[in-house]
Amino acid sequence: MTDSIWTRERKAAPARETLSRAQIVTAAMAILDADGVNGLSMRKLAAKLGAGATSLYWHVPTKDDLIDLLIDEVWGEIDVPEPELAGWRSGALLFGHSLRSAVLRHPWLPEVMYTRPSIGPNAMSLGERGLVLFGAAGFSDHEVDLAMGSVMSYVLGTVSAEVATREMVRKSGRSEDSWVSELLEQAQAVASDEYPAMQRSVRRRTTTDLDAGLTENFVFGLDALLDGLATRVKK
Amino acid sequence: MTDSIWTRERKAAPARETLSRAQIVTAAMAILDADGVNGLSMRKLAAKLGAGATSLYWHVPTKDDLIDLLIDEVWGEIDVPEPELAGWRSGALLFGHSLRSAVLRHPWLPEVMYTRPSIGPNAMSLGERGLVLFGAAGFSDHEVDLAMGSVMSYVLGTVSAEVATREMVRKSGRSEDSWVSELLEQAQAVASDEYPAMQRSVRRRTTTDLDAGLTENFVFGLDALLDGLATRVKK
DNA sequence: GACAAACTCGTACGGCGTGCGAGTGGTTTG
DNA sequence: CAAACCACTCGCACGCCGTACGAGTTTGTC
Repeated sequence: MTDSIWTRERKAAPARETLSRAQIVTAAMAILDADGVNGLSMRKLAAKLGAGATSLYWHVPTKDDLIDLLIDEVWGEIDVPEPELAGWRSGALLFGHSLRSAVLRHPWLPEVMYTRPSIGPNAMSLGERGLVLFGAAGFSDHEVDLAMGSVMSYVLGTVSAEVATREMVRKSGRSEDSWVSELLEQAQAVASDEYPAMQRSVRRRTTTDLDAGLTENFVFGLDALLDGLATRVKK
Repeated sequence: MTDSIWTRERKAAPARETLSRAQIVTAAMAILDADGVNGLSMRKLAAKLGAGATSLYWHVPTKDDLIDLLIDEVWGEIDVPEPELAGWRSGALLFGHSLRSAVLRHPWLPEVMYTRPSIGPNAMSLGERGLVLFGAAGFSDHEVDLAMGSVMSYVLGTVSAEVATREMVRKSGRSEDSWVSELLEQAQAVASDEYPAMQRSVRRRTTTDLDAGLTENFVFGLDALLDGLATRVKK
């Protein structure tokens, strides 16, 4: 009995210079970070690699699958401290900040991450390390999942909004300071009579430091959430 | 001096049956809810209204602007209780649930809401009522914004993930129960050795009731966050 | 009856994702 | 050395998309 298609091992050879999935992912990441999701097209990506547009399809089934790879790439950038090093509370804080800065580095993430499952290797490893961290806090078995999910959701929700704000500034072409102060003026005008609480909120704002405001925002809620979670660890 | 183009008031007449922005918005909402963002095209929308595709452009500048209108429409569906009726804490809880169910009714929202500013009338009114609610809690002036932002971010983040999950179930065509149990099996297989914490997490899951799980998830984190916020109200 | 405003819409342009099938350079096999 | 095979590339074409443009139609005012 000769070996069939199934038992025969596949060999044969890519010695000539060739596209690779890793190359494609790297180039696509650069385009995505610079131009956003709408700025990434298979033709443009291929051009950047000096290849024909449809050549990519040998390495990657569809554009959506490519984006899945890119998302998992981002998950791979996130630190989750081991609990024995920092303790749970500050570990979770570090995790949150790491997640935030990864998203800020890849501002296209929010508009795509919720449209597909995250089951890539980096997503799995992230989940694993997260569970270990929150497990060390002393949550009941059941609440470990819930606690970690809450923190991830809070961070991703907050940072998604933050990214949207920063993207608006970028598109406006102005400096952050001048953008903020113009926004405040406009809000003041619109809010004047109909929305008194918003007007008060605008008026009480004193600084135009966008960065500091967004960070304070992020930290405030994360701290509050972690406080709330801390009361739930089993004694 | 005769009145110029500028001072002359615009009259003249739409007596014939005519498209209207409200009509367009309604039809677009139906398509969006049913088929998602990718399912909405100007041609399809026009067909549904029995009109030519480019007729829409007289009423709406671009597709993106149309989507802005639809987003604001959703913001208009959200209840924010007045604080004297329910008190701050349960008011915030109600607000969170109302926001969640609005998003679940319009599952396309997460993929678009963060790509643009929300300054429509309903968004403004939502913000106003939110500030009133949180203002009644006794937060310092400065923290009212932060607290409300945290809750919105948490809810939107959580619900975005929830929508993604539900969408996967819908696309799979299976029942929720069978989808969940298959997911658990697969996770078990993948997680086996490399990801022990995830495996434990999977194993300890007993029910396949998706709805209950997602709701528990949502409530757990919201409760924790509100607990944390409650400690921050000024005495 | 002249004119303008309020609307409708067919045509067309440039872009998109990607299926298909022909082509090409390397390795393995006889 | 030739033939077979494989890994890979890519031009072409299809059907979709958003929307600019300009000509057309209806309606109301003088």
